[in-house]
Amino acid sequence: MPLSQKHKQQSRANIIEASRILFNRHGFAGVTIDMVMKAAGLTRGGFYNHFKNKEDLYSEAVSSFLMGRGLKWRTDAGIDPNCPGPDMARNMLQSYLSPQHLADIDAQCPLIALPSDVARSSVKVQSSYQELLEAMVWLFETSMAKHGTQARQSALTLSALCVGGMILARTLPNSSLAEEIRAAAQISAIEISESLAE
Amino acid sequence: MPLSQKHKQQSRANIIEASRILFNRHGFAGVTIDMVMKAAGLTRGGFYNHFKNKEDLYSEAVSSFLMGRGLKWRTDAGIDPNCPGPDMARNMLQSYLSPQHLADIDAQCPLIALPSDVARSSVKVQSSYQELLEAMVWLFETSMAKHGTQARQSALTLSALCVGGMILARTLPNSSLAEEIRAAAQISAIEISESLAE
DNA sequence: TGTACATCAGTGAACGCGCGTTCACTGATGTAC
DNA sequence: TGTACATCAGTGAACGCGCGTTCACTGATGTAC
Repeated sequence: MPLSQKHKQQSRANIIEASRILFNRHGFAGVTIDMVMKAAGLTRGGFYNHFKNKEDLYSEAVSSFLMGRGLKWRTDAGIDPNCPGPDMARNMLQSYLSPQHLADIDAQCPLIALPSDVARSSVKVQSSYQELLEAMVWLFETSMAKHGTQARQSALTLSALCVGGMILARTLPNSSLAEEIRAAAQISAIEISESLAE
Repeated sequence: MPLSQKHKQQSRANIIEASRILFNRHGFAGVTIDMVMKAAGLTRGGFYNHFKNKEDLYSEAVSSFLMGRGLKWRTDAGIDPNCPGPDMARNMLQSYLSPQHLADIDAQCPLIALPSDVARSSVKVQSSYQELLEAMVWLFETSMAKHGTQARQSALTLSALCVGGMILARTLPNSSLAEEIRAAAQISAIEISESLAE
């Protein structure tokens, strides 16, 4: 085998991570293959050794968040699915709806950064997006004291509130309304979460 | 004056309405000037008699919703800002978070259809988007029995929940999770709204 | 009233640029013997 | 161990297409006299 298989995998991972950041910042149409490859320290042509096309990469970039940058977020926020409980939901809401998460566009959850693009993309991309959403709902759901329909309903509501609040805040940068809606969503989400813990 | 001023205004309105529908369906990058002008019954070149550029039109299209298709929604849903009250909030939530609104992509609220695009667009476009959001928050706020900080906070939360639930549902077409999250957001929003009416 | 003229909304060909994708080539590395 | 060879990740020029924008032109309508 020429060069090492490991080397190729490393290149692939570099491309995905570079593109994840760029897609977060500029959206699907705003990112070119050139930009991605340059950010990954490579040149244009090699792209197609790794991916079928641009949309294929997009799907990988969305998927990669769950076990990549997103895992770091969860760890930093003290979220451990092995020790579920009311504290876990609270930590999630503190972190997800924080001003830091809003400001950190490179590391932001793709659920916030990419919805319009994904809605008009392929089924494969939508599946990657759905994976992330399912993980979020599941984390909320397992964190609740009681399980069942009510827990599921609340987990879905908290997810919609988290993503909705952050999307609106992100869409209106430099606006006081943005900060107002982020803060309101956070306060209400924590209230909802605590009313369920009792 | 050659031709009539009224005729030109009619053309302009046709272009804006045609583009609003197309942008809702395909997003900013997915719509071409050709598509818009064809849909308005005109040809490419005339576009620049009416608008500075594509982004200028985009801003107009977002703005137009409030007093155009959005006004029809509000009327159909029985929402009259001159008669505020708890029923008004309930009607808004029934209508905004309905399966019909989710399915009717052409007439859908741009807050749902366009957030990622707008976040990466000009300040002018963001202002148009903000106008819509402010109208929504204001409608919720005036519908509440008591006014003040608490009402504001709840209005912001309901807005985030409405938009967030619908965006997530729209992003995952043909998925049972989409319907689940829309329904959960609707039920929770109505609960929140009613708990405030007491 | 009728005629010559001015205006400008609309037309459609053309321009120019950027981007996704292709392709012939390179050269570093591992394998065969 | 050393040498010839095969592989294929990566290179960068080139292709082709589409789209935003420009521009010279048309022709319908209103105005001047």
